[in-house]
Amino acid sequence: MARDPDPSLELLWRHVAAPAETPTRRGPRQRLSVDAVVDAGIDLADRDGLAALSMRVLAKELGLGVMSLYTYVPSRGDLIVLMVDQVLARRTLPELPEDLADRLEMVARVQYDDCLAHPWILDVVGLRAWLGPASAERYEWQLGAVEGIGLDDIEMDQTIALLTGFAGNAAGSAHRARLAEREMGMSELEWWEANSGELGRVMAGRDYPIAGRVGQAAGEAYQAASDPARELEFGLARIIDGVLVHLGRQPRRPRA
Amino acid sequence: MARDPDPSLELLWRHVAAPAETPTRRGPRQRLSVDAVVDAGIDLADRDGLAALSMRVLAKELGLGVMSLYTYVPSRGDLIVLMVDQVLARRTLPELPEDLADRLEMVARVQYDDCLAHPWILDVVGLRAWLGPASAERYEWQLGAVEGIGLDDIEMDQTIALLTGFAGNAAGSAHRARLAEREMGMSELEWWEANSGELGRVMAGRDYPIAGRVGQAAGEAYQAASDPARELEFGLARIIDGVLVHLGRQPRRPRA
DNA sequence: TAGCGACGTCGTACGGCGTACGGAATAAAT
DNA sequence: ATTTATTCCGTACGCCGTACGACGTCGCTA
Repeated sequence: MARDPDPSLELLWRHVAAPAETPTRRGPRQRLSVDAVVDAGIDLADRDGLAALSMRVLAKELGLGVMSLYTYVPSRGDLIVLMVDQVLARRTLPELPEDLADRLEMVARVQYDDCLAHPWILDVVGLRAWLGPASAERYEWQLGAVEGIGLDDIEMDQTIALLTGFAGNAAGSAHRARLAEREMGMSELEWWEANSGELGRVMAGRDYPIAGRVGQAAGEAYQAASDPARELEFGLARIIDGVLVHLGRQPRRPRA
Repeated sequence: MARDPDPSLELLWRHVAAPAETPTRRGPRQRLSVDAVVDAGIDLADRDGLAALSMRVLAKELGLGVMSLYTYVPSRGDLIVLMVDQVLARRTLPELPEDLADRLEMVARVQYDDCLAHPWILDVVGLRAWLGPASAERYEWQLGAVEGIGLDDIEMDQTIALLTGFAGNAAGSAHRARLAEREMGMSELEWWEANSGELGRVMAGRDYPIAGRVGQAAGEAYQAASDPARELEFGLARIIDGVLVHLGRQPRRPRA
């Protein structure tokens, strides 16, 4: 019975249940802290993405031997879980507005901002990261935005999932657009130059009337680099209206 | 000027522009076909996930030497791109219904089904996979569902992105629930047994009133294993209503 | 105060990955 | 019959996460 508990649980909650722990430890003091390791991991992932976060480069970044990392963190996977909770913990959650639609909008915008600031979070969703203190607190905060408006418990959960899922998608889309723009100077443009002819040749005979027109419009709009943000506005407005209608309330309709 | 064209483009469109190619090739005939390799990759990824799709095991699966794979496919990344387009190509797209809401629903359900049948697709979105023939055809089909209803080009694109993005999220959620249930017999249940005490101890002092209640309700509902599907119904209804409202039409409201 | 034992540090090593390279076999073109 | 393009594939390189064990450093107990 009762096997060893998951070590990452204790690590996740290390800040809230810290006191009354074993007050003295024998060997040499740790040169760094778990937080320092996790923060360095976050910096690295922010800069170069999750794939570039290897134990070796992280150790070098910290001036540590590779295996020393494992005295702070049981594995790379656990480190990433800690990183997610740490990122969520950094944001002090704003107070929820009075108006319901404004509350829904705020939930989505907070999620969007966090996902855009740390796009690697999107590679990791659904990793039972909700067991950390910051995840729990945020989930509670999100549910507070839809509490007492006439939804049952399951609908509350699904509404939050709908909002945050959409915000994450929009952030991912914006992030990819940002990446593409950054590389546009060199490789992306060259790629088109080298392949547009081939693409036209290969698509000969086939035509995509609507996709061609829409793709061109979207391409022009996105090249202005300001429009992935409009994806957030558009989808968010539709979702909010849909929820309002579901509650029998008046949709927001006119915008600015 | 004009560097070598991307080889994966020719591979993606290999079926439509096949004739008039070099009619004879010198060396020994290939024992397999690109399609056989791609299909085997799809099977493998369906069974064990993208992470388990390594060139070595794929080669073993096909009775080939590892490096022989590279005569069919330039790299693992290109293989995955081909796999995505192949998966999309397998579905014959149904005819779109008359009613607008039904059309939107169908777009979402098709996306949901494909993503649930091949969950690894979700790890790959936004990989400029849309340059393949099946992706192009599907995009055209999706846009056809929102053509002529009063949206401008960019709104059309964003509506499709909203629908398919949500459907993908819902499919990922359902897939994770399915996985959890599959492992519930052994590891998941043991994990809770080993950690529930630790979790309670560590969360002492903190309480999450709404999250606790909702989490319990969701847990009970999801344990019935039939409810991740309701996430699709709920969010889809909200989005469709939101789009209808945006167009000045009457929302669907009552549902069966 | 001596020394035991726990703990932090880290070098080495193992099995896995994607794939660059080059050689042998094969079949069409000359 | 020779050349040439192509397939097949063994070997090898540089990555990856991490198991293991040696070694030094400290706190505790005797």
